[in-house]
Amino acid sequence: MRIGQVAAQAEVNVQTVRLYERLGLLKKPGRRASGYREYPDDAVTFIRFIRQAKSLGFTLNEIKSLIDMREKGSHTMADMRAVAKSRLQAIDDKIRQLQTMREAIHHGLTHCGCPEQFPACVFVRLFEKDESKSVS
Amino acid sequence: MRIGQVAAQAEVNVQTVRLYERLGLLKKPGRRASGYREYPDDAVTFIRFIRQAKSLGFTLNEIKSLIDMREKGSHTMADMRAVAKSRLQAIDDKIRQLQTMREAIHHGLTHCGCPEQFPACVFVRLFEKDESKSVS
DNA sequence: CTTGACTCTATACTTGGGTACAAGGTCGAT
DNA sequence: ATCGACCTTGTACCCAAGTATAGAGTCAAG
Repeated sequence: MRIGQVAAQAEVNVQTVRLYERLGLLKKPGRRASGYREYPDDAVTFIRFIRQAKSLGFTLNEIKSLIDMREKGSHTMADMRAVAKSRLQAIDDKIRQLQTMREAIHHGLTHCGCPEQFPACVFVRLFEKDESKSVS
Repeated sequence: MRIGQVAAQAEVNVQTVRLYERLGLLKKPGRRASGYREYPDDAVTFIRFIRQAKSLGFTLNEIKSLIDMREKGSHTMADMRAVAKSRLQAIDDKIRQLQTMREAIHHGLTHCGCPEQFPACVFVRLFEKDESKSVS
């Protein structure tokens, strides 16, 4: 398969395939006499794996780690588990952070004790010094 | 106050202050004869507001919108409320997305039905084609 | 009047993950 | 043999939100 077909079947851009190769996510394919890359069929599966992992929030670097571990073949399971766990941890942290933000904004929009004229008071009040132009 | 003092008190980098000015978040301060920027005291409060809003997940563009609305003085409340609501919506969407990722990874790490040897099977199984090198 | 800390502008670099050319070479169907 | 569709490399650009550096000017204390 040539790169265009691989890209089409994996539903990514041709440039993206070459990018992944440069980043070491895809191993370098064979070349025809003309210089064209020639891919085995499973290249599509491989790229799909990358996209899948990305959709789970893994960065390309993390994905490369997973792939490299697998290539090495040894200490695979504990390490892959560790990568997955640390990603899980990062996701949990991010969720907590977003929930905190959510609360603050929600509070600002609804229960902040300001009269109805101050629906966005959480933000407005931060301009304390300049009451003359205040939204009141 | 000169820029260094403002930056120190607002706990940001000097470059950041200049960046915010260029982006229209801070109005241009007066200049001394030498060309040095000369800030009023409330510049610190203003920058703190920007950092605060950023910590709530607003982008600098959104913050600029809030500031611009406020400058204009009219249609302020409904618009600020709208900005806050859309940010809230974006945060909620992001939380939901992360929770979906979390579930998928958590499932892969714990209940996927694979024996203990496949703790990261969610990822490993995506390499279906290449069983010879599999972690089994 | 020199020294060191500060400031000025302009430009480039960073991270992450791509996307978009440009200028050339190749494939295959007609 | 020619045409369009494909491929090659290299480079540059995009987003956000800064950070870094260079080269020059300024301020204030000793």
